[in-house]
Amino acid sequence: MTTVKKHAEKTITNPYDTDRMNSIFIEYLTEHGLRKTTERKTILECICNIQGHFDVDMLYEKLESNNFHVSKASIYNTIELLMNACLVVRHQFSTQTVRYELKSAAAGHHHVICNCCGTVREIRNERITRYMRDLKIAKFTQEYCSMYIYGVCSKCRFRQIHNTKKTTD
Amino acid sequence: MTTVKKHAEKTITNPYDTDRMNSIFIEYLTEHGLRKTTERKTILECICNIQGHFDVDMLYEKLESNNFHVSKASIYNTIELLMNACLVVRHQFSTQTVRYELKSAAAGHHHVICNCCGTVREIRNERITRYMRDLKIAKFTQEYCSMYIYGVCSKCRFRQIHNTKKTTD
DNA sequence: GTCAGTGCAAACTTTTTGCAACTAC
DNA sequence: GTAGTTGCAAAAAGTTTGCACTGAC
Repeated sequence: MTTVKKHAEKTITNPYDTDRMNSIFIEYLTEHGLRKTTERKTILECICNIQGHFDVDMLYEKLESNNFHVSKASIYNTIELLMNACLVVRHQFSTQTVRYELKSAAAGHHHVICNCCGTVREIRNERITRYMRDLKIAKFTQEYCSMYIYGVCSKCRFRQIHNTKKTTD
Repeated sequence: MTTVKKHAEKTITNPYDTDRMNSIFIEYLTEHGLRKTTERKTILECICNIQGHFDVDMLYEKLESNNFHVSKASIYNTIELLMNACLVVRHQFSTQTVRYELKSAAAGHHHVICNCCGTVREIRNERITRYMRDLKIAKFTQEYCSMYIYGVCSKCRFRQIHNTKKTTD
């Protein structure tokens, strides 16, 4: 583990650690007098297994394919709770796609989005992650911070140059 | 002008400079063989006058109140063009509202969003702005970069402490 | 005069809401 | 047993699409 930083307090070795996520969620539910239903537990487990970005539909399909039926309404409800519990964060990369991610997984990277083809890439930059995390903002308690870099990927750029004019999509 | 940085190439003194925006847009339209319609010109002018975030509905209302009728479809179409022309950027602070902003206005600040009340505040941080702008990303041409800091504002925090439990909204 | 662009309404997608049935406590 | 949750379907909200008409070139 040569990459582990000394000052990285709260270091979570595996960002998709289901047990750890579960216990945080259970704690949150207990604290707020909410019920620990099978649906809630199963949805969180499913999220941990996806290991990456997900949307409501993807989650619904995955759960169906695991023979666990749950309504979309419950998925929305559970994600809302998970966001309140600071376990999940929301991303919106383009108009019609809201995607979510485990906060512990999102904390280490930033997003590079191509305006042409919409591809989302993740980049790591320790310096900026640390700087942003330690940023003090007046009258505000930071919980999570997210950076999006928009531009044109090399593939689209190549296409642009060879068409001499920019492709609209 | 003591704050003007030497290496700030392309410094735009007034981010809402209608004439400048207009000429960039005209240039973009000409370059791409698109028509310079009254609607397009008026929508951009309206955006420059709003001076801050706006959404499609807000733009529609503002134009109506100026006795200029334009359909929502045309507003969407024009915003799309303005984004392609790198004049406007898109933000999504919460689920249901996509908001836009003039790129020149957005370039200088970042967004602080309260997860409780949804309030969006702007902060300036020269260091991070410059660092991000100069960041080199492999196989990618950066056009714009945007940072969102999520957390709890002091008002909501106060409320939380005095209710002992977190309010869901 | 031609065809890109607009207005309007319908279609589509995503998210929210209301209510009866269910189940964690 | 009670009240918080869920499922289902309908509603709402935001965005896109299709087509006839208009106006920029």
